Amino acid sequence: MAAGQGSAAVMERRLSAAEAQCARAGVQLTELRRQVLALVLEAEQPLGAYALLDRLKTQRPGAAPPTVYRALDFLLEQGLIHKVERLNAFVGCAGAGHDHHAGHQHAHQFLICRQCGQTIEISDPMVARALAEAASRVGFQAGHAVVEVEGRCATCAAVA
Amino acid sequence: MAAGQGSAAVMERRLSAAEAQCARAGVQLTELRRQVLALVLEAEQPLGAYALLDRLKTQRPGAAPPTVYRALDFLLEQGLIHKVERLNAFVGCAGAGHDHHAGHQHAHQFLICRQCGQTIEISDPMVARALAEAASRVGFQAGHAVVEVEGRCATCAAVA
DNA sequence: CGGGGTTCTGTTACTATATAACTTCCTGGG
DNA sequence: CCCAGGAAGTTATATAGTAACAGAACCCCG
Repeated sequence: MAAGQGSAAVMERRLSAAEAQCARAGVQLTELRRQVLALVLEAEQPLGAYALLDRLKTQRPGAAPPTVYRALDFLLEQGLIHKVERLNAFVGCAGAGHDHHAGHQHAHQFLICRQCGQTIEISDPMVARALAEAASRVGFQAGHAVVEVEGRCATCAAVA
Repeated sequence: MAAGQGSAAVMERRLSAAEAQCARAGVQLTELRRQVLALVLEAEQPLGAYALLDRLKTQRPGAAPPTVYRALDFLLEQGLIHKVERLNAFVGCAGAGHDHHAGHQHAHQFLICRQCGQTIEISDPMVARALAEAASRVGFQAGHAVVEVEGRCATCAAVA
């Protein structure tokens, strides 16, 4: 197995779901985009664009920064991956393929473990609501929100 | 006047408060650090490190990236400024000097206007609470949280 | 079939953001 | 005086992201 968020079979299922989602949206999950998505999904942690590029080069020797950034932009637009701003890195969207959000952004939050680097995605409606209320209280029309909490995950807390 | 968040008199008051806060913490607000803080405070919008560097060079011709980054690191540690991750830019801490948080991080959120670029800092206890609860629900020990909402400020919404 | 878009990818070059590593300077304590 | 530690200077480099144009593949339409 290639390490990562799940077995090869799970990976395949997620890629197929992505394929289906793109088909529905009328956009193409090309080979390149699929490769980059697979690289993001099989990582245990958020990966930076250049880390992805290095890995991509093993399959596609001519790859250059724009190669990977264009694929990432596409995947972000389709809501298949998210960017972790604090880390300048990318992770697979936890909810992708569950079609309660076919394509495009949904409210989500990241919990970033400072010890093991694992990044947990949650989607807490109370956080979203509190933010929307706080914003509207000052007349601000809220769009997409970046919410990233640094701390210690349950596993690392249990060890020490 | 030098443009920015307030008059020269207000600036002086904020710098003095910063000085006092550093003295209490047993750290030095050196001339360099004070200059960088002044540059951040007098800007209307978040400024990137290199924008600050350009301005700093007028006062300190030999300044290089580490010059400004080191000062920024110090100011961040003292809680005198914040970094806006989405913009890779820095703003003065709205509450600094009010000593309900002498030194070090306090929970805050940014509302970033996509139109005028203005960044409003708020400190909503409900948001902080919702986040803390959501984190603890999955056994995560929450530390500092980055919360940045992109959208449209009241002023820009009123115009169009 | 043959333009002529559009979309995707390749390629080169570059800009922007951030840090490493070593040196120098200054200050305060013995 | 000497030295320990913090701050700043200096050089070089690492990391992140984009601009701009060229080529290829595809599809539609006439």
